[in-house]
Amino acid sequence: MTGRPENAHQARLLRLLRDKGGRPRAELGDVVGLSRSRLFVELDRLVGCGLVERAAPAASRGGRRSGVVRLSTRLRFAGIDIGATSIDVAVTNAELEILGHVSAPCDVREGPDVVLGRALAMAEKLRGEGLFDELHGVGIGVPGPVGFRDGVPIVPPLMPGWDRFPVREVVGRQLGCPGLVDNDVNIMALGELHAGSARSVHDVLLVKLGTGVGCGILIDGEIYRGASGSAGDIGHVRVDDDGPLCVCGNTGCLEAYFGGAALARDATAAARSGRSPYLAERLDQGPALTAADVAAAAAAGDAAAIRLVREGGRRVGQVLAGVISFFNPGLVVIAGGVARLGHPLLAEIRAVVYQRSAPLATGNLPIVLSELGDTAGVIGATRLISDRVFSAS
Amino acid sequence: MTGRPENAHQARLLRLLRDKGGRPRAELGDVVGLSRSRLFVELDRLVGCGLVERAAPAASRGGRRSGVVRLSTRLRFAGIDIGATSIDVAVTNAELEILGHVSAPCDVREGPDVVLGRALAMAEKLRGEGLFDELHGVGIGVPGPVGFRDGVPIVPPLMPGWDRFPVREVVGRQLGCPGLVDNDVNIMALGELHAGSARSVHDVLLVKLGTGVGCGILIDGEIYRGASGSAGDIGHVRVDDDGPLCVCGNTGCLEAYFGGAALARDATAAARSGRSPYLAERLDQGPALTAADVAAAAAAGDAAAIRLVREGGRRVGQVLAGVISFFNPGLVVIAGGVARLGHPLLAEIRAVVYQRSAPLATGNLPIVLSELGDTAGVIGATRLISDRVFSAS
DNA sequence: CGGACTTTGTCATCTCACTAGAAAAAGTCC
DNA sequence: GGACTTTTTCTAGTGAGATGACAAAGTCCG
Repeated sequence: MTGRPENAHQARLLRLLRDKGGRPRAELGDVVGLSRSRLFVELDRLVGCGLVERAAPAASRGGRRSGVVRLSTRLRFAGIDIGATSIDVAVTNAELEILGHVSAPCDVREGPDVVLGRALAMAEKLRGEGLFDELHGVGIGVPGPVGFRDGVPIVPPLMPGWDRFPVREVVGRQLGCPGLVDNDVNIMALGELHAGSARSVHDVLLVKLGTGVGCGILIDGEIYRGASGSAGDIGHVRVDDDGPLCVCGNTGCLEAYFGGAALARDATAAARSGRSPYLAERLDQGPALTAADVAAAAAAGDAAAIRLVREGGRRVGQVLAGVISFFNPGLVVIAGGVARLGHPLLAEIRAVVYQRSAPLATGNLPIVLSELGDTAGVIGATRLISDRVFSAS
Repeated sequence: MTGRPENAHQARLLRLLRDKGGRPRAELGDVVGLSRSRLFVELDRLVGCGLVERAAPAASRGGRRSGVVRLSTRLRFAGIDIGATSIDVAVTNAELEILGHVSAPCDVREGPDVVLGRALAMAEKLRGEGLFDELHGVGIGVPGPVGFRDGVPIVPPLMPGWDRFPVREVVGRQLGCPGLVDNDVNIMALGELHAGSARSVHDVLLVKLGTGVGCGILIDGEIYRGASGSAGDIGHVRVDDDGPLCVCGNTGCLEAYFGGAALARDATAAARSGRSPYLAERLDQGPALTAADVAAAAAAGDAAAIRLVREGGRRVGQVLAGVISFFNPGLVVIAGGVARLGHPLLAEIRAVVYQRSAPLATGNLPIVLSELGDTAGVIGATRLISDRVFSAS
């Protein structure tokens, strides 16, 4: 019935239709560099195997109206973003537009059986809503290093019990479609590439400031994973000789200074010690403090909160300055829960980076906040698997 | 007469013959995945245009002896490595084996006219020795950032007067062959990839500790240059909040602590202050102190020299630890003049990196010294241009 | 309404890269 | 000298892909 592209042309056509939407057939020829006759043959085959369908013809441009083709509206991709403290599951159409999205808090430390069970239950809920017309693939992000080829986490520090657990196999079998697993930071980067701040940029750095601190690397629009799949691990770069003890065992790591847990810890301390009346009031009102609270406090002029943002931004900036000098990206995107600190944080990061990085590397380097926020992960996950499904062989 | 490959098959064949040497024709088919008949057609064309020639047939393996083909022995490539304080020019055959090599001290700050004039005179000397049979290309390395597409240096800090000077055009026209210009660190990395420590490794970091400190990045065997061509600039990463003033205007840069100039400065200070009797004696004997002197002093047990090596290695290791966590290379090669400090330096770097980098990234990460030493640059330069010449279109 | 013009879709034909397989050539081994 | 192997050459066939003629379906204008 529905199949996979048979050759590179078909793969290119599918990705083009995914990224640019439905198109008149006659236009496509120029874009992919094929003659009409050949192009129509390939398109007919794609229609034949159910991946592409014909839509109502476009308005005339002075001659015969052109037949429009688009990706089949029945195609679906699923994205599962497993964070340290939450699960997001979404279903998209072939153009990776979200049709359904559910989110739930969940501690990844409960282990793969519990967490994946919950994620799959969320997916089944979406299936129950009739959203799984023809599921062609599922992308999965997990908060730790991944052996990409096998689709298994590899000694993930934040995920006890997940080491070498066959995530791809379990999820793929359960949903009955091909799957791919990658680090959550990498898929967020893909998400921003597909639909967010990083559209049409080649070399991108996505810096995630969340429970963990890490960074996704895109080179020529593709994830760079490094020799053993752990590339982008900047959370444990030293920012000071002495400093708080980190989960990794070293001291002075960026994550121990300014990860989500560190920020909550410092904010709570500021509230309790009386240095921050604003945060103290918040703390009394209810749940534990988060980055959003610190952001509100800073916006309200709370001195202690402003200082937290400043110092955190400075330390992130120090690490980024080195990374940017080394990698010379075309764009840096700041994402993750701590990025809710917003523009004050961004301003501090920019100041340090522009001062300390090589001038050539920062000459026209935008440093921006994530556009997609919480949906970057799931969108990126579907992009990951759709890149694979829409590729030849 | 002699031309360029017409298609991707021919390009692959040429690179294969370059990297693995001459081969029986029958063997080649399996390697490039072509049928015999097709392969022989392409080979005949390459022979026809003078790039490939037939050699004496190989010994029989139980049947008819196979005809051997190899790259034409008349083909030549030239490599020009312009360092901060020296020029190296070499000519190689098509397999990038050095046939002639001349080296001369030269201060790059004398400007492009003087320096390139000298380099071209050195090349003409090699031509005079009959080494330019059929020059097919010249690769050029310069000690600063390069706009690769245009072949011009771009605001190079160590090279006043070179900004946007048309190096590729001038050298290419003078030698009458295509040319390519790149950063000297990048071409050193290519050199180690081709014939040195980095053979058959995909993701490589070449760290050059010389007058400048920088690093060449190879991803899948190709140079990664970044969005604006300045990738790998780790010389100006901050290692301490305060520290010596650097040429870049900031303080605490790695290069200001442990570049060639810094090491000479510190060694001389140690000699003059009496902390190092060994270095003081050397200094009296003649020319200014270099890394080789410090290495000898350390080997002789001179405490001050050992301390210089230790502290330098520690600082390099600190920066590398961050870079390695981020980039997760499969190999790190230490090169440049300061690398003459040898294994004591290496030991210190390794200790810091293995302690501070992400365990997954260092799990099986070799950190080694350059195999090629002073010839890495010129070999890499010829590799750069031969990659271009041996590629289709 | 009907021609002039334009754009899209279809079809037959031609070229060329490439494979497969037969047959010839050049060896070795007994 | 024959049996067997390996390389080389040659021929025919397949399929991707381009090209260009022609039909189909529009618009525009008198």
